[in-house]
Amino acid sequence: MHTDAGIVLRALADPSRRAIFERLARAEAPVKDLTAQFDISQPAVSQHLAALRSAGLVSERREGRLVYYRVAPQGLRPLVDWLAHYRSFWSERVERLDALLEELDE
Amino acid sequence: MHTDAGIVLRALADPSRRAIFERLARAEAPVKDLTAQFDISQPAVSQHLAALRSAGLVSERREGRLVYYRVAPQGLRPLVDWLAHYRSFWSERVERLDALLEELDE
DNA sequence: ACCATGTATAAGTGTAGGCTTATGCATAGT
DNA sequence: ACTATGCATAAGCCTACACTTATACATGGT
Repeated sequence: MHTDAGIVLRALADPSRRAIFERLARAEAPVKDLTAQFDISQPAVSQHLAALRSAGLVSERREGRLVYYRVAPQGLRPLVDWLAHYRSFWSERVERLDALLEELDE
Repeated sequence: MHTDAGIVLRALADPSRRAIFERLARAEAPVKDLTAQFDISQPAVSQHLAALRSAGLVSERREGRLVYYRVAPQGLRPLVDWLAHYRSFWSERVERLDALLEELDE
């Protein structure tokens, strides 16, 4: 099937981690920039990045002493797939709603 | 926006809660059925349902002593909207989900 | 070689939250 | 009226985890 959406959900559930992810979605950044931007310590940032990384949501690129992180767009796939799994359910609801509206027309 | 994506993400991050949500997505059910199905106590189920409810993900319907819960599909909208922000990564799939949810609103 | 800078990991702490049992409150059945 | 059933809340426990400080490891600059 598909990889577990739970891992992605759990990674994005934390506000700090989600904020970092959203920040990286705008542009890649080294850890020091993130540390300067958010009001948590550098180790906290690194720990969040490690969590995002093991969830497949970010990737890293080393350049000298700096480690640039950027979002890994395909990391959101399990979540989107999980949501798409309810497509049939939604369609059912829509169809039932359509049926109800047809009944009201008569 | 009534609820933001963080509340929805947090509600769905817990495995038990997500399992209950997925179970309710197949069909509505009273609390006693959920309690029988999952290996946690009845209060635990009620607490998860309360969390899902305050996240806008389920609604309840009372019938005698039974309280039937069912998913509130529009509760997923904040999450879909949040994902829609990454439309550049996910254009085709997210837009389909978006279109479905807009249908539901009408 | 030395020191500063950038990052990751280790170790410890405090708190949020998911679980339990106990209890109270409706409703249904007899 | 009494009892049983279904559910929600209260209170307490306990684990997970998001933080901290301390430290180790690279790399760059002088």
